[in-house]
Amino acid sequence: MARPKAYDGTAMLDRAMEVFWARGFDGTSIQNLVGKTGVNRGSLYGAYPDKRALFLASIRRYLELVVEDNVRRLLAVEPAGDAVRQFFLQLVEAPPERLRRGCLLTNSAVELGMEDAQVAALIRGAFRRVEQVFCARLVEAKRVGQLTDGVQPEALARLLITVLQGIRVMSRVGADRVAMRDAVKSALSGIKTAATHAYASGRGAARHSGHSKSGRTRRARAKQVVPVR
Amino acid sequence: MARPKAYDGTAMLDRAMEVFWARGFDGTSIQNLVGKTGVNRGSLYGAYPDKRALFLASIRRYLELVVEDNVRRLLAVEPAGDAVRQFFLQLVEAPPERLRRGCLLTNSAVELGMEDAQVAALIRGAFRRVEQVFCARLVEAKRVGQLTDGVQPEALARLLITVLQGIRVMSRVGADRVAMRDAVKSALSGIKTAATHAYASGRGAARHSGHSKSGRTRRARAKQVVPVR
DNA sequence: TTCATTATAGAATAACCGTTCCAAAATGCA
DNA sequence: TGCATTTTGGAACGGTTATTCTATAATGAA
Repeated sequence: MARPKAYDGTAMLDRAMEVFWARGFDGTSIQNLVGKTGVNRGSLYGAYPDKRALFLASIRRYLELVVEDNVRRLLAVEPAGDAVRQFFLQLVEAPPERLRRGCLLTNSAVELGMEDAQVAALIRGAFRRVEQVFCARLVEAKRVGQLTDGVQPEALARLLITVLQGIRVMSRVGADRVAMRDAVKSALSGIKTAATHAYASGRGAARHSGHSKSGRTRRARAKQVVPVR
Repeated sequence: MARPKAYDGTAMLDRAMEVFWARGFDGTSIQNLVGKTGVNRGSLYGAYPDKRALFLASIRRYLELVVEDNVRRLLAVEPAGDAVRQFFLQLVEAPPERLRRGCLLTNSAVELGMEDAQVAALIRGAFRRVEQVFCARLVEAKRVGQLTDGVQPEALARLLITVLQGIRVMSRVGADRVAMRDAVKSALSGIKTAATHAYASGRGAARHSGHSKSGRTRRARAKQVVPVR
């Protein structure tokens, strides 16, 4: 019936998201978007009413792709305390250009949070989501004795989402990696590693010997973890 | 010899700094600056070669006024641990509009950190400065027994500067104050209050009874603080 | 008072912004 | 093979941007 689209809507959105991620909302011109997506001006305005709508869609796409991937990684590791620790270690050890790019949510929070209520609400929701995943895993960690006495999962989760944002800011100006490692170390000081703990309690002779074939071993041991004192 | 200036250079810079603080670099037009400072276009360009130079000067002014004031407040309180704690409590309990405005350094780090090396270096330096003040006070706190065993002053200082940035981001999107309080509580969990400690060790009957007239009392008691266990 | 010098106010400039518009191209159905 | 319909590429538009330029005003020294 009609002429078919020459572009893929999802691919276009992904590219747009990357441009906004790298250059910010104000820093991205329609020309930039046309160039990076390969999609024409008219087609862009055919798909979205204006620049802001495309930006909002980009943020939502970011939530689907990046944030949910982070959530998955947080949920994939056992025991729970190690999942949280590993998450932050990977963050801090990421390649420099990855760190410099920062996070679309952090960048947008700072750039538009004060003037665009809808953007602010979207980002606030994402922060809460991650905080709750942190919290869930920390509750679990507490249950298996991976939290130092007196550490409250919710309060620590709220520290962690804050530290995550702080690292995004620091790495934007090329902060020292060693300093960020220290920050993470302090933030995670209330979380015991399963390995260390098993070692400390003299139970794990072959602790952390690479990949355990069964997959049950790690989990099973995690459930055995008990507070030291 | 020549016509005298009709404006005060320092006052002009202060106003410019406030505009950049509130609206960011890209978000601030020369027109905005002319309006808010009351100084004419030509005079602006007479004082600074271009917008970026005025922005750099604004950041340096911010360091003098705001950052150094924070440093002073961190150094003014005794004992050291309480200074750090009070600093973060005041931060989190600030009025909403003050929180929303955020920090010029945080905002600029995110907006320009990736593309302007000079801005990035300036901000990195400021972060380091505050980190070192944190560290100095934490070393002091450790000396008087205000740090939980095993807490390393430097590592904790690096957490604190990161948390400070994180809170700046969170508050930009209007994050829940309760959540920020929790984050701070967790971040400060390794620092004991002198009051609590004195109380716990049964030494402080008249602890914190308003203003002590001598000024020596608080300081003297602070030096008596000793680890609990 | 007259002159040299600088500040001032605002017009002018050229580039770029987001958005709109339009003619040409490309398709599936009749 | 036409026709209806939609995409496409790019020109056009009005507004804003940072910066430059110019004519005028204001001053202290001579």
